[in-house]
Amino acid sequence: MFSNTVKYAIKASLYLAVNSSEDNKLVIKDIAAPINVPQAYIGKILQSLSRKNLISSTRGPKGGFYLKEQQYQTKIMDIVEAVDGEERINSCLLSLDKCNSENPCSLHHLVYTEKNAINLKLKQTTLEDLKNHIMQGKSVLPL
Amino acid sequence: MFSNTVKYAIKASLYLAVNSSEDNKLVIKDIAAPINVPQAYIGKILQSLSRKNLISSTRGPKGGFYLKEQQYQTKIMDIVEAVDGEERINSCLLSLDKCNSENPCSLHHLVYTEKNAINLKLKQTTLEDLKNHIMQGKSVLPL
DNA sequence: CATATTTAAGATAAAAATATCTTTTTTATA
DNA sequence: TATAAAAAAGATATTTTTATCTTAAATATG
Repeated sequence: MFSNTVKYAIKASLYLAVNSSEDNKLVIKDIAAPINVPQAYIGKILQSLSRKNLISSTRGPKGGFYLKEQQYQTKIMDIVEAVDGEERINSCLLSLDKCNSENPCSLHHLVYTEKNAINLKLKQTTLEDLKNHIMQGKSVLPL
Repeated sequence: MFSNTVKYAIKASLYLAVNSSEDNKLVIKDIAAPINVPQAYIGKILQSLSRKNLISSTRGPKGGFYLKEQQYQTKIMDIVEAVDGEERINSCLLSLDKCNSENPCSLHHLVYTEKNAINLKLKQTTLEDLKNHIMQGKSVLPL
């Protein structure tokens, strides 16, 4: 469903949501280690999220990655689309070019209700929501 | 969600369900063209499905691929697991090693109901079911 | 039984995804 | 203002997935 890269991106963003702040920025290696993702690779991914303003970064001493207030409102789907592109998540199960309710592929009816439900949640759920969920002990930060 | 390979496998199996029979076997190129999949590649995939008894084949003149009666009862999930393996379809959204209701990853609660619903349908739906659906004009054979 | 047809199997190639390495730029602070 | 710390950018490498090519084995039929 998600590429490895997007999984890393979500883990890292969530890790920032829980552990960083404007005056407690995190350097790459302190993000990579706890979420168990190769350092150089997550660096690239964070760079690209930062360029798209989904997270923030500053260079130099005391620099690092962090979230600004407004970025806690980033939706999970924003991250997915920024990394994997819109096509991937919206493509039909069999990758039919034009699969929709009028011209449904053979698996369309098996999944479309659930797929829409999941997509809606990904569009509504923010990093803050997930952070709160974690703080309440209802889920664990992924390793 | 599915690898390209499994998409091809499902398309080809469905094509066989709709168009072949024990005395109307289809040769590789007559399967590859209509479902729009590279001939040599779908050949390999069909070989492997045949080894696992999900479809049938015979060599030589008048040979080809086809389904036996019982093979119309193949579940879509059987094909998925035969090609992609059980792990891939059952892995959690973030690929946490041990993600379950007791130790849920941060996205677990967003998707588990829907994911279970989809998985159940994939386990219950047979090639015959999908063939009937197509014959009734309710969905189209994927290209 | 020879031949043509067809899948099976094995080897190789190409493309995409994942990962790393090196150099450059920015910036805080001593 | 020199230095060290840190991300940014660019280049390269590795691995996995997807795809092709070649040879071998099986089988129907003249």
